[in-house]
Amino acid sequence: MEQIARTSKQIGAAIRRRRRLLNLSQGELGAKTKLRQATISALENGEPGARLRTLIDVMVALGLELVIRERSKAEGRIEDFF
Amino acid sequence: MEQIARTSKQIGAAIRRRRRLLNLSQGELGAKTKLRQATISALENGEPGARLRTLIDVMVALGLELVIRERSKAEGRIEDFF
DNA sequence: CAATTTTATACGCTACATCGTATATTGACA
DNA sequence: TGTCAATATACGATGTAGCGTATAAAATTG
Repeated sequence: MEQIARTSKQIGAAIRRRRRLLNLSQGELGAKTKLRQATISALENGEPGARLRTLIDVMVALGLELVIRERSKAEGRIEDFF
Repeated sequence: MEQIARTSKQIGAAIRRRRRLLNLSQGELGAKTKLRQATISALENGEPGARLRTLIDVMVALGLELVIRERSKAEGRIEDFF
């Protein structure tokens, strides 16, 4: 599944979804990444001050990757078609 | 163009490529985002400690978006086919 | 090559993520 | 509803991003 994430909240939501899909608790993910459970919690809740390193470490542990592309027009915004 | 970015260096490189495509200097991009030219420089050079907020602000200013997806197998790694 | 623009780096400062540890709150389920 | 697991939050400590400002180094262009 491909998640567009334009805000830190959307990034956090995508990570949480993936973690749950893998049946991991925040604590278990924290163990894999050497991050605290509290740090995982903050990231999933969309703290915009989180560090890139944190995001990347978590994504690696979850088998995720980032794609950077030109902002798509009208993605999920039906009004833009009119 | 779609850039896979698994490291902060790759993220930085994608941003730099896009900025140059738009014919912006780091200073001009900094003005748009209210970030210092030095901060843009650090981000483009792949500082892993950069904040999510910084990345997102820059991506918005450049008309970019993130996609989060399952790590693709064998992307650029021919050995994985054997 | 010289002049100019662009990018990288430095210093002291403030803000805040992350740490370890601990607890409070919430959620799931018998 | 009560118990246990999971998540959110708290505290003081430490590390470091980003700030303003300035300059050094590199790249561009005439």
